[in-house]
Amino acid sequence: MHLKETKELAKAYEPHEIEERWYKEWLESGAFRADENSDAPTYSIVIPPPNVTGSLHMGHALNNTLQDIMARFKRMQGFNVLWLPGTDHAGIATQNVVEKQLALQDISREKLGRELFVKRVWEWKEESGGVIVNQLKRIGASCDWSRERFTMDEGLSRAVREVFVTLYDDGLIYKGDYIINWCPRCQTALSDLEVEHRDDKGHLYHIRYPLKDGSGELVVATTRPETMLGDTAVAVNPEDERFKDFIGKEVCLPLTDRTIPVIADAHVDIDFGTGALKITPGHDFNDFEIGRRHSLDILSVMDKDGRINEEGGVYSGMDRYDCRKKIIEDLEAEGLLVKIVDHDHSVGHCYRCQTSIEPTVSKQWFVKVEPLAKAAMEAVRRGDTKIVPAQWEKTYFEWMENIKDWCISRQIWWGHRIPAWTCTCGEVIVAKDDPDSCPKCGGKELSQEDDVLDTWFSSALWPFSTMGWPDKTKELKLFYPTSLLVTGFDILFFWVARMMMMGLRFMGEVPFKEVYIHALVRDAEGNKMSKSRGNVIDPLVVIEQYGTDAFRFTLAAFAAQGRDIKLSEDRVDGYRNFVNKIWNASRFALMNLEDFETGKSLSPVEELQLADRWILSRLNSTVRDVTNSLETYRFNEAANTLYQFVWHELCDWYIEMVKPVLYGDKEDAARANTQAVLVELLQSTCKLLHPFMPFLTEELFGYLPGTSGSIMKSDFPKEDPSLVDARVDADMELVMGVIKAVRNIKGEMGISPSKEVELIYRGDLAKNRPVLTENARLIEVLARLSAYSFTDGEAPEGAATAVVGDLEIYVPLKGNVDFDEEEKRLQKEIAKVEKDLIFLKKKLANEDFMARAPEAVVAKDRKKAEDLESKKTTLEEGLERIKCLK
RNA sequence: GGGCGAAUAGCUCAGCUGGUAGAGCAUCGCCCUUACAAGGCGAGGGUCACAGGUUCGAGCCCUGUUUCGCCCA
Repeated sequence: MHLKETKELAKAYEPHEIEERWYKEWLESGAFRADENSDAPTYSIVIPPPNVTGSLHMGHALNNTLQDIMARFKRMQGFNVLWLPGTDHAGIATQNVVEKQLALQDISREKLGRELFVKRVWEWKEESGGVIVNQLKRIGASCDWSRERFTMDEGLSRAVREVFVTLYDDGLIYKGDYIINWCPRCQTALSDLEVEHRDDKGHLYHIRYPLKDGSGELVVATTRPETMLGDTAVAVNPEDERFKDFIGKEVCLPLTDRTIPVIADAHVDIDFGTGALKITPGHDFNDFEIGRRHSLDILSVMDKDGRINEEGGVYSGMDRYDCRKKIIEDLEAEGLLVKIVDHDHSVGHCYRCQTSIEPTVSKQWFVKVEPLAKAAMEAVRRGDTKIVPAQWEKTYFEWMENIKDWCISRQIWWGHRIPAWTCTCGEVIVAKDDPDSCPKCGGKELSQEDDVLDTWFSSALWPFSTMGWPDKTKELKLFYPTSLLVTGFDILFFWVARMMMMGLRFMGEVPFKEVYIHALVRDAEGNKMSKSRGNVIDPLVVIEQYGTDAFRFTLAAFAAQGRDIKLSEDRVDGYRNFVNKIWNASRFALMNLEDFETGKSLSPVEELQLADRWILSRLNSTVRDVTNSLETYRFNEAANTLYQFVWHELCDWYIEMVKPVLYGDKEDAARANTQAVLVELLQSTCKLLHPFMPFLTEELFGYLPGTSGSIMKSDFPKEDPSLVDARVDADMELVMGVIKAVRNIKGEMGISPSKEVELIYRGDLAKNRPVLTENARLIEVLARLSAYSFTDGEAPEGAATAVVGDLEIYVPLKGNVDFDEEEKRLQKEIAKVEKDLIFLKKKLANEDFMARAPEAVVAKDRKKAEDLESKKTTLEEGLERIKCLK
């Protein structure tokens, strides 16, 4: 319910009750719902689905605030907006959470068995999953919750199978033995992207490998001595003179009874280590490649826990790091360890649990991405999808060009199980529907693949799977391709690139026309927020303390393209004040609108007072600027434009200027007009602010005369160029200039602001007099004058002097004279003018400048110099007069 | 090692097509003026990292250097 009957607003804005009330109201009225039967132009966004295990962090808050700003903005512009929300099943993360819970009861997932375990995960999901959804509601997200999706939903699972089978049939999905990233803790393969490389302090171990024929030895350098158990060669560079004679010979692999060949491969860096590289194709990516080139045996010496397996002989059963220690001891004992040097090297870690990755060879499923990547690059090159800011396009291309096949199988249970079955006859069946029997032999004993798919595989389909694909739905027809994707750069490869590939392959069209990549939110010192650092600012705590609108506005005001956000609570506090300022400006207006008649129309613009015309002009400039900024995702610009307009133009000037009018005669026509302008201003301002501050503006909108219904259903203001009036702006500049000059004189000279002074105008009166007279009352009040007059004679004696454009103003100082102060003030002022003047004169004296700079620039500078010259003269004369009086 | 980005007031940052540098916070004065002290008015504060270059003119364009951050290998 609106509270129009209540005459007075509370003295300060209290967000909590208002936020709760309005979100509920919006949900109940279906204000967020996209209409699949509307013929209005559409605008669609799919949410980057947060992990179902997740809770809202600053990244989410920023990401969703920006999406909400666009969704609300476009909705008000009349678009049929779909903002489709949902969550991601987050395979490994979710499985970890539930496994941990089970561990408390001393139950392992193996003990429970696959079926029961998956059931438990679903139960967990129903109970505690999706906390984040409610948190999104707290930040005001206007998602169409009636269309909420989950990557493991039946429909989305169907899409996953459809895509898998199609790609398999096309030869773009294959299974094979390759080296992959293995996490010994999560016990699954990971894609390259899921591995985080960090420089760890380690050592370079120099180890002797004696030649079999006893003619010498090769010293190899390695950071991982334990992998020597799986060595199947030693490689040297064919160009390396030192080792020419070794190539083709055999060396004895220490601590084992094996001998391995010395091979030549150009990959070996002559200058690194000893120039001899031990080759372990089973546990190193580069070695795997070298091994393939030379048809070396692949020896896996570790099991899935990261322990040495039976291939490791006496070391079998040892943890890989314990084994490293033991091997060093043993080598030392045998005199085969030459030396150990400190060495930093890059180590891969599991992005989920931070365990060191063990490269391992195993049978996995892969997507052959090259052809898909090509199409995805083409689409961006053509401009079908535009990445904003454009610099990210480079990163996108860089990655796409160097892309490797995508390992999509995961050895976990929570996820989309790979739709492949093996018959006892050996036949592999890949099918959308679970097969009953083998098409080859008719056998009924089919076993389904144990592995599930990488979560990102299903996320890659998100823009169309959520809209009902593979069915041909109304939603797809209306809302695909989506208009915009808003996301952080950290998932540009994981997600954006893969959606591009899948969207193009299965929909024949890009999944989104524009991608806006926003920055990371950091702490006030610029550090990444992390639990281990303990510098995490919880968005919900901020919301609790300052209100959602203040928080959202802060995020928007900071969201400059291409720069990270350093968030400090001070800033939120500042914008909380802004929220309160708007509240109070409205409070003021409402207090002066009791007798306002909504039906009455505004007088023609030309008949309005200067202040009214000026603020309307400024409003329309603001409308234009904010609209442009939002259209180009310059959120900070839009926010700052609004801040500047509302606080410094509307509040500091306009409201102060109209006070005399509003407090004046109730029958005055000017008063009625001002009331009408004020109403128009507040309505438009609320609308402009609504995408940023949904709650405050909705609440205020309800109080304003002449409004009905939700602000969400109102029209976003459109610029009326006829109201943007340079003449009006200039006149107001003069008026404001005079007021500022008087205030400055008072301030600098220690005259109390409330002390009324006399003002004398001199200078170009023909031009300025009408404006000054017309707005005399206004100037009197805001500058606190006792009287004003004009003179075209001599400058008044004993008066402080200031220059506003081509107008001179004088404030007589009798009574509270302080000629010393005035002298200082004038000297300061003259110094400033002189500095500028010297600069300009030098420029104008420069022949090259005069000859080559454009006419307009020269003319502008010349005019500037003239103005400064006359200003200087006036000020100097003033100074002389003051000096005489002393 | 390859790529990307940043360096502007004490702090945090704007500054889009090159035309004498802006905001917020902080600082220093003065004001409890009936919307707001979560407020108002006024003031101070910058060799735009450094060195070259292009240009009549560079915070902005080019080259190099330094420092910091991120991504990839």
